[in-house]
Amino acid sequence: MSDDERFEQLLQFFKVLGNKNRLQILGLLANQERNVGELALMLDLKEPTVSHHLGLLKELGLVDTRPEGNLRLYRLNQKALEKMNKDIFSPKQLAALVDVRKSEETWEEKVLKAFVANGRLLDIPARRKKRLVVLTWLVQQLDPTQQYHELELNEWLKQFHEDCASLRRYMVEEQLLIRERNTYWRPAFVQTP
Amino acid sequence: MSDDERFEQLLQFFKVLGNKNRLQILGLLANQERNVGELALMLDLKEPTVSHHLGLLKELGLVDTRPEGNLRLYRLNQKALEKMNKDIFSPKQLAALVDVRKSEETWEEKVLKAFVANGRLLDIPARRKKRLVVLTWLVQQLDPTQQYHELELNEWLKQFHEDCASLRRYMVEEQLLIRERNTYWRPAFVQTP
DNA sequence: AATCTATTTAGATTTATTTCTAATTAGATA
DNA sequence: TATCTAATTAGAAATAAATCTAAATAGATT
Repeated sequence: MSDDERFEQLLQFFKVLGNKNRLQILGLLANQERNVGELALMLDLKEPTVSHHLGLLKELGLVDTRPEGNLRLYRLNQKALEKMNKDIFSPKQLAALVDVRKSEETWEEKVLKAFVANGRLLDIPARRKKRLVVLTWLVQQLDPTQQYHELELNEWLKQFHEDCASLRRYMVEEQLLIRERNTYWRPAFVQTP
Repeated sequence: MSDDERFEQLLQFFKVLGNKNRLQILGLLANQERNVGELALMLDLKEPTVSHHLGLLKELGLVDTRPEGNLRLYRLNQKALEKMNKDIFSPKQLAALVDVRKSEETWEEKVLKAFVANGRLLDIPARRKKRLVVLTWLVQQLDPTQQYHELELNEWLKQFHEDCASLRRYMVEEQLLIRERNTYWRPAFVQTP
């Protein structure tokens, strides 16, 4: 079973049990088997509503049903409940539910998406961590073999944002760009933050 | 802690975890602590939404928060999670969550409520079990020391339902009423079903 | 076969939850 | 102190879930 499927299953489990009437149904069935009409009376609900709840519980395998005469008796599947309790829901399991690397990768993409539109910067991020993402994205579009005069660099930066001076200053500050007098260039190895 | 409180707590726990984004937050925090803005970017939600989710998780004690600079870092409270897992959610615990006797008592009341309005029967229940509840309720309104002639009994029953003949027949069938020739009376001890 | 009963399905309505925007607060920084 | 940032709160809008009525189904019983 993939992490994705496991996650969905766990989520569905909590969703199904996260309802007052369904939790009560489980409680009632833990004591003795019941038919739909009885449960409806006990919970003060109409039969179709109870039927709907039982359907969800049944999908998860938490209840079984057997026919008796004209009735359908529902009962708790204790085995399934114990299995659920055992299988899922340890901290390790929970941690495994999120593919962290994937999330880390897409985080930067989301920062970019949030601050870049049509190839231009909407804003210079105030938070350093986000700003670094944007600056890195910018600097990687410069030719690493070339040197740039300040005026030349400013023009190029204005493509992205009016405030080219801030951009330039930040880049130097973060050592994404090396400066000597009025000339700028990319360092040999850019460390991605 | 009362059963009622325990039930509510369990329900709330499932409710809170029964949401995709909250479950993902738990997963993310299981790996490392995060601030609200980061989580918002990762989950593609606005800060207030994440803040709301974190609030629910915090109420349950599943996450803690600590300030760092301008940020508030949230982290998973693994202890709390393990405790939850251990405490709640065994079949026995679940069974204890419903006060069965209370439910049994009110079941009859609910049957009556469903079939009686303004002291009259809306219908004679088709299901024997429900019918017994109604018949018992009726017969207990007869004077146990008196004998009734058939015509007299019919008149009395018509207060409750047009079809007095069926009512009378059912009562005799269930031995809630003794018949001899044209005379009826209540047995010495009425066994409640 | 025809009827009756309990249950389920379909679809509409009501209710609860999630999510957002706008405004506020609390804390850090200039 | 004034300003900035991140977070939270309030309240509205959007979305999801629960519940109901009416109709259909499947199984017993006559």
